Amino acid sequence: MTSSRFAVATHILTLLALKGAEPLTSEVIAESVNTNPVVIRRTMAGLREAHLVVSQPGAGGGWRLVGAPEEITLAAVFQAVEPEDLLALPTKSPNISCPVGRTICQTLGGVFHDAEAAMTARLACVTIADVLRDSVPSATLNRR
Amino acid sequence: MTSSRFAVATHILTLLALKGAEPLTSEVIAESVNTNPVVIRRTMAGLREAHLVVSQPGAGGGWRLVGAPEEITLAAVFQAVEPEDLLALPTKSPNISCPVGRTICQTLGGVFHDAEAAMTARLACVTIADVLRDSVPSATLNRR
DNA sequence: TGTTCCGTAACTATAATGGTTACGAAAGGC
DNA sequence: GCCTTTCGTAACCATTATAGTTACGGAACA
Repeated sequence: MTSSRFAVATHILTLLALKGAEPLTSEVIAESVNTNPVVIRRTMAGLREAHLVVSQPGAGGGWRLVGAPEEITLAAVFQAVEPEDLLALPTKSPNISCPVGRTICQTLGGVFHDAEAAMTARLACVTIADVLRDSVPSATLNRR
Repeated sequence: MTSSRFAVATHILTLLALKGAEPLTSEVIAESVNTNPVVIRRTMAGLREAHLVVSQPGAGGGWRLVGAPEEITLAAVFQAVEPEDLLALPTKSPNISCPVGRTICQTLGGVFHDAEAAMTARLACVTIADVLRDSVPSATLNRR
C-alpha cells in the first residue's frame, strides 16, 4: 500500500482548478482535505518541484496552478509526489550461490518496471480537468 | 512503496519451478531468499490459500507447486500476497462541506481501480515459467 | 517413539506516515 | 519602517506495517 499523498495531491490540484486564478492558502486547503496545513505544504513541495503549482508567501499569497487543468495528467502528479518504485525488491539481497537468487532481482526489476509503466500509462489518460468534471459536474472552470 | 512480499513470493515460486516435483523445506527456501524460515512460511500462507502451492509437514515434507509454472501468472501471485489496494485514499475523510471533498474519494476510487487493473493486466502476461527462463536460461524444467 | 517439518503466536527493532508545534523568512499593506 | 499574513522547514510524537526472531504445538512418517 502506498501513502495517501497521491490522493491528497490530486484532491488539492482539483480544488485549485475549481477555484481558478484565486490563490488558496494552505489553511483553506487543509480544511477541505481535513488535515493540517503543514501536511498540505509538505505535499505541495513535491508539486512545486515538478512545476505543477507555484506558491507565494505573504498577505494575499497561497497556491496556484501553473498550467491548465487539461494539461496536468495524474501520471505527472503521481511522479511528483511518489518518486520511489511502487513494487519493492527485498532489502536483503538473495543468496547469490543459488541460481535463482543470483539473478532473480534483475529479472524482477524488469517486470516491475513494465508493470509500473502500464499503471502510469493509464494514469496519463486522466487529467485534473477530467477529475474535476467527474467530481463536480456543475463546475464551470474559472479559466485565467 | 509496497512490501517485498510479492518479490519474495515470486522468487520462491521460481525456485520451486526449478526444482520440479521435489518438495523444498522452508529452511532451504529461506537460505535462497536470505531470510528466516518463519518469514517464508508467512509468505507461503497466502500462496497456499490461493492454491498455488501445497505444504506437507513431517519428514520429507515441504512445499510444492500445485500447477504448471506456465499457468501461474504474476498477477495471481500478486493478488495472493498483496490483497490490499495499491493506491491509497486518505484515512481521514475529506470535508464534505467542500464540493470537491464531498465527491473526490469516489472519483479517485474509480481512477485508482483502473490504474491497478492496468498494472495487473501487465502482470498477467508474465508467468513463473517466463521468470524462470529469464532468470536461469540454462534451466531444463523438471516437469512432473 | 522419535525426528522432521509446518503453523502460529508473541515479541522486538526499524522505518514510514501523518499530525502537531514552533519559528524563521518573504511579501505586501499601512 | 513596522505589522500582519503566509509559506518553508525543522523537530518531535503517535501509530502502523514490515521483517526478523524465538518458541512451542501438531502433523507426518520411518
